[in-house]
Amino acid sequence: MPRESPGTRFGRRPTRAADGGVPPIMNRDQRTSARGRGSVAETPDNDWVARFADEVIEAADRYRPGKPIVCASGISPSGPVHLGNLREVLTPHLVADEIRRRGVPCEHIISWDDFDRFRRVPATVDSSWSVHVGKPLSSVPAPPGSEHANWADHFRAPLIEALAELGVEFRGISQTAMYTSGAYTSQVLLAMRERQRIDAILAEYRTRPKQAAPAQRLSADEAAMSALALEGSGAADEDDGTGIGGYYPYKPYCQVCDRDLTTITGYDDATTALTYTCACGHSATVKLSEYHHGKLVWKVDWPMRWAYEGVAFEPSGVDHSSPGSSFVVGGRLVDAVFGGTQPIGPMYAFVGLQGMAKMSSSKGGVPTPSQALGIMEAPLLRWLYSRKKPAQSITVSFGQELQRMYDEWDALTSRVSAGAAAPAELAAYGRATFTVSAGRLPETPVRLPFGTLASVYDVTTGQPEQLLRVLRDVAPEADIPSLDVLRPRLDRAARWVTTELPAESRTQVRSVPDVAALAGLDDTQRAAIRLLLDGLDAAWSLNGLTTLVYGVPKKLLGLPMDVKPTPELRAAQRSFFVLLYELLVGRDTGPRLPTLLLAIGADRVRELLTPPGQ
RNA sequence: GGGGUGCUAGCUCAAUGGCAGAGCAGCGGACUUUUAAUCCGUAGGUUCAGGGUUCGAGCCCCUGGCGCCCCA
Repeated sequence: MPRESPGTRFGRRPTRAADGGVPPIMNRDQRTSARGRGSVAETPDNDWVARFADEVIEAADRYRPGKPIVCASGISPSGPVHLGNLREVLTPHLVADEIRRRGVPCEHIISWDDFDRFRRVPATVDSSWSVHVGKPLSSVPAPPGSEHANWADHFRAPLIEALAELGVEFRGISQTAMYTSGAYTSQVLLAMRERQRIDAILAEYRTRPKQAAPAQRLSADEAAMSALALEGSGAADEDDGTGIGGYYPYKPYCQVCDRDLTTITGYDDATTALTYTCACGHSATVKLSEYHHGKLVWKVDWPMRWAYEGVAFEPSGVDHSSPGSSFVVGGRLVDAVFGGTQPIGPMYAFVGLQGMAKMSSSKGGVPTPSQALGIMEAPLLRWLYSRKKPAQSITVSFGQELQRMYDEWDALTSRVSAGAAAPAELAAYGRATFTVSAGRLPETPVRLPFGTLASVYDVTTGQPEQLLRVLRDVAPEADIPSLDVLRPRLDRAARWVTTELPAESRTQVRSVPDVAALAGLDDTQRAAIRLLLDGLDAAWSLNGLTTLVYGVPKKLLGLPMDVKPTPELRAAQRSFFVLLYELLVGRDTGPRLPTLLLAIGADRVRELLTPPGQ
């Protein structure tokens, strides 16, 4: 690692990514021996992830000794899986990774809730899709234009891709596959047999009469907000099985219309004969032991799966923190009905975007992990999640703050390399850059500051030869044989500039000279520009141009080139710069002039700065 | 109405009951340089309020205030 190389003219000195090796998180022995004098400073792995791993290992040891530990996520692919949902995946991922890091077998499963009902048609999709409301998500056609087989696939596929890039190892479990294959049949029958006990437990948390419409008194907006919030965390809305003909924790999809607008009118425990009627008019009696086209209601489904998979750790959104939530009720049911144990399940706070309080898939353009990875390197995105305890909210910025995020990240990397990082930082960094199963995540070999890349990309309008030339000039001590060593960060910066940076923040080099302004220049200004243009070729380097642009006003004032700046000189320099910015980019400020000039190119600079008739 | 969660420097946030800390912004300085670069230095605090437990409380308990979230 280069240590104290001199700073560059433009941008901080580039850093090379650390090469492979042991992740910078101490093992448990080191940690234990490092305690002393109550010092927090020497317990690097005692971050929130490690603490959960401690708890989970201990609990799993008690309840399922000898079996691999299971950490779980549940994702409902009912719409874009956004950065809030990503927490549902990354939280167990980080804990599972820590457990593996300690050599304890551990599996991270993601339950794809693709057998859930299709609730509503988003505004972005043709309203004709409303005929599918009530069907399993895996039976609904994908939105128009999609290459995917069905609705669930369409939203699941990009997430799977993003998770691969993020180094998240998991086993996906399609609930459609599980239910329709009959894998849960004995659990379904058990729940039906125990329906009265289940109903009684649910009733403890029901404060309203059974038939009360939950959203009755809310305004339309409130009702919509509430429904969307629930959907966002894959949560617990859904009716809990309460019906007119008695309580059943199971809901069949109709054989004819494929929707769940069904009502169970009779069930016989001995024969498992189940009779239902559907809103479509169909009515049938099926043998539940052989009928695999239906599912347990959510509040029963979830604890069933805890028991089935032996889940030891599964977080959930804060919407589960209330008394009657499915997490709380599930904890009762898993024990009372399914003979399992409730996993350790921290509530995680919402992920916010800039001013937005929280994300929901409702509003169009809620960023997904794929979109975030378009502008953030994978370790950086992981870091945003690893450095915050689940209860702390996360704010992801797609705006100017992103540059700062990158700068912080680079500064952290330098501190880690120098051995100067604080313990919590070190842990968050290690978890962001390395996983047991994926190893060290790919990093950009030569890291130039994100802001530098963005700004150079902006002024060169992304032309590869120009980019390479300018970036070499800008960071002469960095070895840049080709643009490839600057990737993937360069591509992230490019995408950020083109998709996120508002037009008024971009630098737009004038396409034609500002003739009127050029004609109106006074003699001093003309002389200054003359001096600049005359010296241009000889000074064509970052250093040379720097001396030149600062030197022109000195010359005009009759000062020697090595003069210490006086207030008068500074004012002259400043107004000279403003003049150049106006003529080159039509604003009074911009990227540092030497960089800007290099980016524009000498010929074009002459064209833009030469008064008419000269 | 019930529950959850948060309130710490101007801002964003750290701190496992043990000397309240970073980053950014600010201020001062350096680099032939007042830009959207970098480096060094520096200041900045009644930890929302009040009470309690403790040798010791930002942290634990109680009461209250304000914000956000969820449930009803």
